[in-house]
Amino acid sequence: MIEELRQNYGYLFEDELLKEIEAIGVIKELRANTKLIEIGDYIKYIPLLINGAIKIIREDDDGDELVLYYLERGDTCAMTLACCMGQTKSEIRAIGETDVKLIMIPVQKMSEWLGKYKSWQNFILQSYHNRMLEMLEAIDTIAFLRMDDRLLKYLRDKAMVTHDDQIHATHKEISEDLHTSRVVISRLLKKLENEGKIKMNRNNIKIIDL
Amino acid sequence: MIEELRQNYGYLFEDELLKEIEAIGVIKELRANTKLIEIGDYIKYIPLLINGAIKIIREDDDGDELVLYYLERGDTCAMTLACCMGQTKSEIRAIGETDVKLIMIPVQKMSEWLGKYKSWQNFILQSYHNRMLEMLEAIDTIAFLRMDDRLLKYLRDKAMVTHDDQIHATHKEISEDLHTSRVVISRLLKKLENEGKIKMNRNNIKIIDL
DNA sequence: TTTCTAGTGTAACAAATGTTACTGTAGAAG
DNA sequence: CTTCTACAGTAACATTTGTTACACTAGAAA
Repeated sequence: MIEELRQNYGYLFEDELLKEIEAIGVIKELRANTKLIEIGDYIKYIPLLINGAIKIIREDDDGDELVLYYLERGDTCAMTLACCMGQTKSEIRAIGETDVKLIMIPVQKMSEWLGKYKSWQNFILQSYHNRMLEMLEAIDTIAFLRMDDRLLKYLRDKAMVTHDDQIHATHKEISEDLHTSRVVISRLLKKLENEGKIKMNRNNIKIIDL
Repeated sequence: MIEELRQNYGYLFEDELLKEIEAIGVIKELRANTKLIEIGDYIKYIPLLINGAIKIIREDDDGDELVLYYLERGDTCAMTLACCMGQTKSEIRAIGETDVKLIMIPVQKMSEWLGKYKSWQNFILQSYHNRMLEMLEAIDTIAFLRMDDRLLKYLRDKAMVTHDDQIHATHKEISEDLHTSRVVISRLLKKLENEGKIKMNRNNIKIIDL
């Protein structure tokens, strides 16, 4: 795992810390659309992303969902950090958007390293900061944008993290991620197609205007 | 300032840290409805709340606003932490909801103390965690609730942080905090009054059903 | 091939929210 | 006192979003 680790985190962490991670961390592979964390889970490992993208989802009491943001390589999950800090349950669901490769670090190491490695401390604080900004962006999106713009942003974000301008998803799936109904998505997608911003096929949407 | 400091943070911080705070921190008083932080500000001080409540507001490019959450005594502003970490500008506006008393800590101390005091480290991480949860709650509110429930929640939250079941605000002000129009708020308030949940007078709303 | 199912298109309608316009009124200012 | 202004009430209408119902189609399954 040493090359992958150094490739993604080498510029962040000092040598000693990299060695510790290498010694203690466990590589985990996650297939696209499989669950990494469920709401209510207790967290035992902190994930460091090496490859792929993870979708972070919030759910309300009625089971209605909403995608908050994506994690990519070099990211970790601030929610997870928060949870293992406070010994609380996960407030979010994490699902592989693509196939994902990650290094799992046992939570005890988290606070141990905080005192021991300045670079780890910076990384953790920076992660919180980044996640905070993503949450703000999520709030901006749902508070200030209408559904057509939210949809377009969703498609672009998805294209970004999958490195593919073809979106492979049904209207139903999209509607669940955006917390609206299938009919609304079909309607707005058709509108976007008429505006020349996308091109549709069954189970496939191509973004023209990336 | 020593009593106020110990009263609010004594159980959190070790003695040495308390003494440092006392030596370095500056007491600041802020009148209700005055600005502490503006969007785009560079942050030089970290605020520790002693008394009162601060309203945290997000704004989009068109100047449309949205209240995210309130800070109360014992809280600090995680956005501020984030900003001084990354030397970036403030993403939010902070306004006194009530008269506020706070201790201002120069940002250099922030990272110095992180290495020096375990209790400070915990406090900072815990603050991030708490703010993260408040952001999640904000997202739940705007994503999953309709305006009437959002309004009721807004009134209750406001009553909570001001310790007053009488809300002194115009419909216009409320509509700006919730990012909607005055007419909508008037309409929904009237509905809430008819349902017996509030009692209205000019510039004054009394919550019956707290 | 035929049958079945998931995915999509679309109309018609309902509900929630936003907008405009106009009214009346309390309280400040003169 | 009268005048002015900010605040609130409400109607009428527009827009956005949500819901129900049904038709059509591609591709899998039999």
